[in-house]
Amino acid sequence: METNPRQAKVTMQDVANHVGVSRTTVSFVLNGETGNGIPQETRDRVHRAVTELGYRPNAGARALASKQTKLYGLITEIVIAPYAANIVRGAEEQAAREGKTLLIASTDGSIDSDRRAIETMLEHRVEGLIYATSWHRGVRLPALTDEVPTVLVHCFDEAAKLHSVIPDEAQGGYAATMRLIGAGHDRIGFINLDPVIPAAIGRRSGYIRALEQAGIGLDEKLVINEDGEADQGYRAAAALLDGARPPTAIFCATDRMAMGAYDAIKERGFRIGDDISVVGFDNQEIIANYLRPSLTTVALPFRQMGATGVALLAKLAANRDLAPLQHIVECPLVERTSVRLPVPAS
Amino acid sequence: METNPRQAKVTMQDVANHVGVSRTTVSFVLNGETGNGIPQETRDRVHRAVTELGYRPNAGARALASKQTKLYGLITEIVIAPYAANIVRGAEEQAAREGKTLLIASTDGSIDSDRRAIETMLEHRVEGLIYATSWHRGVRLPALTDEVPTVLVHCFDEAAKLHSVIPDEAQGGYAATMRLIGAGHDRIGFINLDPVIPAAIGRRSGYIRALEQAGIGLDEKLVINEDGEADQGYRAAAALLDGARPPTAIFCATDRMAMGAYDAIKERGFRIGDDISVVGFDNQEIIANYLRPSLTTVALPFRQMGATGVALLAKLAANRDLAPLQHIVECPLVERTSVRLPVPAS
DNA sequence: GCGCGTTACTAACGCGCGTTAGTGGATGTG
DNA sequence: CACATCCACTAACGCGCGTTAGTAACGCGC
Repeated sequence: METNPRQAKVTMQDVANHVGVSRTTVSFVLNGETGNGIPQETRDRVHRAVTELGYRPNAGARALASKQTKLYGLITEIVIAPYAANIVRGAEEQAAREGKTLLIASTDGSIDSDRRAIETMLEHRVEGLIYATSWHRGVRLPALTDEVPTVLVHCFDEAAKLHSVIPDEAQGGYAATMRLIGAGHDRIGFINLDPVIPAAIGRRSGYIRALEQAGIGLDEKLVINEDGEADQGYRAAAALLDGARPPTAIFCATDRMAMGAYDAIKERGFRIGDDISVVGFDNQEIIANYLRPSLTTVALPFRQMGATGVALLAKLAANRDLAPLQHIVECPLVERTSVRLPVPAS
Repeated sequence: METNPRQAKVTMQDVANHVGVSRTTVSFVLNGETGNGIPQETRDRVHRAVTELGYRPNAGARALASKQTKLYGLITEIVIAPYAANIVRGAEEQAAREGKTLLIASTDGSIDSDRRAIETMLEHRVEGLIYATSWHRGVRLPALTDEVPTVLVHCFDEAAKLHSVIPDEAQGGYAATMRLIGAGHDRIGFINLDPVIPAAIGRRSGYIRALEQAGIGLDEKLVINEDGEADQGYRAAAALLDGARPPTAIFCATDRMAMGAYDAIKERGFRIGDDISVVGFDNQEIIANYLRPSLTTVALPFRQMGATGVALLAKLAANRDLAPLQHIVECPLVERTSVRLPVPAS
């Protein structure tokens, strides 16, 4: 359809001339809600001229005149932990639904980098800002952000002034543990993260709540804190299995640690999902799917969080004085094959 | 510093009033190359007013007046294969160096999605367009793209009209194979991808060239084509190891297949990097780093390709009639611990 | 013939900024 | 003292568009 060779920037005026009406009329046809008294025939002629000339509205000019850019800014560390990319996906989908465009920038997380990114966004007059991190933690943003509605995703404001969307770590830990209990386990090892970070705190509380609910006493010897990497999972699992009363199931707070745990379990001649059950956390497809056997794990709801963040922005724009809230999103259990079926009754 | 409570959009005129000069003067100070006859004292007063009022130039208005947006568009399937996110990083870094901002959009790869993304970019009057894919292949873009300089990254134009930046698969395959030969291996299994895709073709030709150069005959029984997933790597490795004259080293065309191969090797009681060497391809950190032992592999130079793509855009803008070229970027070998040291001499 | 309501448009302003063509005063030159 | 330079600025235009206020033509009832 478009027959516009190169760079000949067609303007609205060109369209108007081509049709033989005024620019205003063209503008009405293109944006108007059929409200203005323009007959269908004129509308058609305008539309025909638009495709014929390859006219494309100039977003900048339009923003200038209408005083709204329909732009949301998304700043993220995606580049460091690419697996959080689904935040971007969810955000884009929701933005598209609302007729907005996403302006994406990445940051390395440093204050300078954050500031530069935010500055760029503000120069482009975004109508809202989303700041997303690759791991759940507290952040403190440059004060620039009070110029525009802002939502934090997968992190929260240490000053508690900004809205945030975070995963329900406790419910995730609970779901993982319950899955193991449901399969008949009552000695469940837990390889957790550094106990001071939000993910570790939440997952642990879920673990404990599940045990309590099932009437199983908490045995601190079954809980080991590590930093999330595979070899630490290996070490911790080895320690658990070689201990006095080894567990029959292990809940790992990251899929990477589960990956290491797999090796320790296999080395000792146990079969995973049979002799010993494993549940991970994060649902890093690339690991969980391809581990042998595939890993039952808890997903961080990135896509959903991204979408929720954008949706929240719209609400904030409508009501800027909404008190800062923490929006909590459920972490679903993703069933694969590393947990044995319920025992038939012993 | 900024003391701008909320949404009070400060314009250049406000700054001018505050200083007691005309808006033109402010504009000169802010953009001028010290060329105009404005004394340092006035400049200082303007700058002071700028920070005092929290003035921030309006990118849209500036673009409208200056007729350049300083915007590059980047369209990618990042969301599907997040590990290619380094393309974004490289592109952003290069864009920053050139004083440009990246407008990023993701696509699901469908024509419709591509078209929408490109359309959005063009409405924002990007000065160049980068289209990046998560796996090396031929693509065909909507014809819209001749309105603006366009570069393909990690893919190439089936119509051969567009510039592209692609990895040197053959050199990567050669490097991997040479590494194994250098460690003393002369029976080297090769688990390749679907033989019709560019990655498979290139890596195979590199494999063969290395063998030839070392005077090792090609044994087609040692080459197996699979689809890249872990369990296929497992199956293929098992077949190789259980064959009549098993290899002592395996070159896997993806790290995921190497992951599966690890299991097959371990199951048979071999020690990786000792009895049997393995080299992967892709350098998916999350796998290569955490596999036990860590995986020596060939990296796809995403970051570099992203940067090269942006740099190319600048050249294209200066000279639109550059004949379409394929820019080939080297794939470096990333040394880890899955290849044994050279044998001391038998 | 007059007043009035529709219908189908258009003139003109302003969004925030870059930029060109000046302007008015101070300084130097013969 | 007339004249040319500089110096330090400013008025005014236009970028592409949304939008408000208006206009001109027509039909209709009385």
